[in-house]
Amino acid sequence: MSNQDKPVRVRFAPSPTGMLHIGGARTAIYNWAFARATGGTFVLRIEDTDPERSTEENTQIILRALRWLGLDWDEGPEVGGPCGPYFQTQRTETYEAALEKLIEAGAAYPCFCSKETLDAKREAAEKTEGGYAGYDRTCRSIPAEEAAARIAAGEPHVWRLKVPEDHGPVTFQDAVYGDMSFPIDVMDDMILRRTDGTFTYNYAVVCDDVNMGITHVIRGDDHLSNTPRQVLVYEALGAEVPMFAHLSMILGADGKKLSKRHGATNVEEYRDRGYLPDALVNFLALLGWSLDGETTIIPPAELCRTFSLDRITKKHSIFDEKKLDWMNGVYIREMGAPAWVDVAKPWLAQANLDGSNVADGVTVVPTPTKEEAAAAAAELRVPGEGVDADTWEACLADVDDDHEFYEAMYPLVAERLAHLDEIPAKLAFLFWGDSVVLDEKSVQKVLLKEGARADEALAICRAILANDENPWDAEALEELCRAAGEEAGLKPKLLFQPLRVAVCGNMVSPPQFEAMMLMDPADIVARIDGVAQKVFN
RNA sequence: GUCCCCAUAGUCUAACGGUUAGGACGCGGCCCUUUCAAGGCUGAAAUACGGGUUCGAUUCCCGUUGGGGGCACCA
Repeated sequence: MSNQDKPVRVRFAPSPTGMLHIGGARTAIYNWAFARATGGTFVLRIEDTDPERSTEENTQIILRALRWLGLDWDEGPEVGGPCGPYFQTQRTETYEAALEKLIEAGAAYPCFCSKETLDAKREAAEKTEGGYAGYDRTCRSIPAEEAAARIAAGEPHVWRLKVPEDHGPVTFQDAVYGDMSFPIDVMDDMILRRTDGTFTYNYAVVCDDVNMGITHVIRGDDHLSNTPRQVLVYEALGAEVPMFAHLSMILGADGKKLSKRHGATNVEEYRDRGYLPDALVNFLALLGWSLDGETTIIPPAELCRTFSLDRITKKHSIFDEKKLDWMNGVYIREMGAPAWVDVAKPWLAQANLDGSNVADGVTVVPTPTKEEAAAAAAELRVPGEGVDADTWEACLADVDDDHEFYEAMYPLVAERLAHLDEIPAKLAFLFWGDSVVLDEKSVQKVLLKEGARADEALAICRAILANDENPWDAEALEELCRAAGEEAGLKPKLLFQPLRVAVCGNMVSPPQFEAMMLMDPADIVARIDGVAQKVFN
């Protein structure tokens, strides 16, 4: 039975050297979705063989990011499985065993060339015409007895793969690139085991993939050129070569490799900025893959039904945050109030905190310039930061205790949010009590506008809102105000905008009457009075 | 240096020899509207270039240009 007839087994194999990067996340998503779509198995393997950079903490960060994205693995850390251990550092015996096999079969040989000689040879070769063509195979011709003696004498050596002399071009199948073929003469005898006894990556991955029964290797295309080298190892091991699928790179908006200066490059930063995991998964899935070229909203569950390797693109793609924002908004609008409150809890608590900490009475604050506003939006603000733990806990608890109250905020902002961290700025006014923070520009353009009669507008609305015989109902109050305004010869805009500024502090706000339903009527009247006095007296 | 890969609007993509080159984000306009959104309608916007093959090329071949990746006792 060939690999292609066997049940699918795929793996995601991150190195725990930092955060889970956007590119890594997409690789994980494709592996996961492919496993789910085919009823296969998704294996998570940690490639922690670089002691310099690999840490336990980083492993945890990556697992946490995968969990947040909703990518569950069938075998791997924490869940175990029949092919463990799932950490490369714990698998050295398997590499040893495989190397023994290769040595026995005459497919590997010891090399006594020092790193220094090799480096010198390479440097010299690079200066000549033709350049460096790989290891010159000096040690290949050392007779077995001599080699054994030198090893026994303790001479430092590495083990190299003996590329077969009569091998034709190295070929393999790639679901994205099709049939690949590489000339054999550019393949040098790669090192399998280093002088210090550790094993090289290109050797270790193949051992692992063979021993874990991986049928499809889905990974970044930075490995495309390494693949023939690895295929040689599969062949030497007598193992079946899996199907590959190499994924093109994800670049920043300027077409350059994604890096810090592009803003967020790792998954948890998107979480912290209020993106929903489903939206991020949907978005990343579409970077290099399409369902039919038409469908853009593909929730994870749908992805797990429809994902296929044959619709992966070869071309690199650019990460367009604008589109992510749009897509996140779509998911926010579709998720419904209860789920929204749960996921938005930290930001709702922050809105409460921000609103409650406002100065007493009516204050006027300068309108931020475009640049200031953009800078503020770009800055990552972690909810609860700089607040004492007890206060913060209380704010969070308030969201749980008063879930329905917070759910009522959902229709106010659901169609106005690109990401959840915009919540505090949009909803803090609900928590002002009888105080108001007036935006300076709004005061000028609405309350103090020539001929606007804003003072009259406020008086008219105040009378209606203060009259407790009127039903406390958004639509009813709005209609009463509208009628009264009409009678006074005030167009809706001239009537309602002053009220909006007085109650919400800004000429731009969520629907004001619906918002007022979440506030204390007495506070609203107090705000109107306060503003009227501050601005008109 | 060498091997390999890529190329449809600003961006993500569809079209696997025959379409008025389709969809989505973004951008413009109109409608809706007390703000901002959301929503509806609508507009501008692409086959990198040059050669072939073919009755016919986005599609196949070659070249040019422009991008990217690998070639380590890193992963």
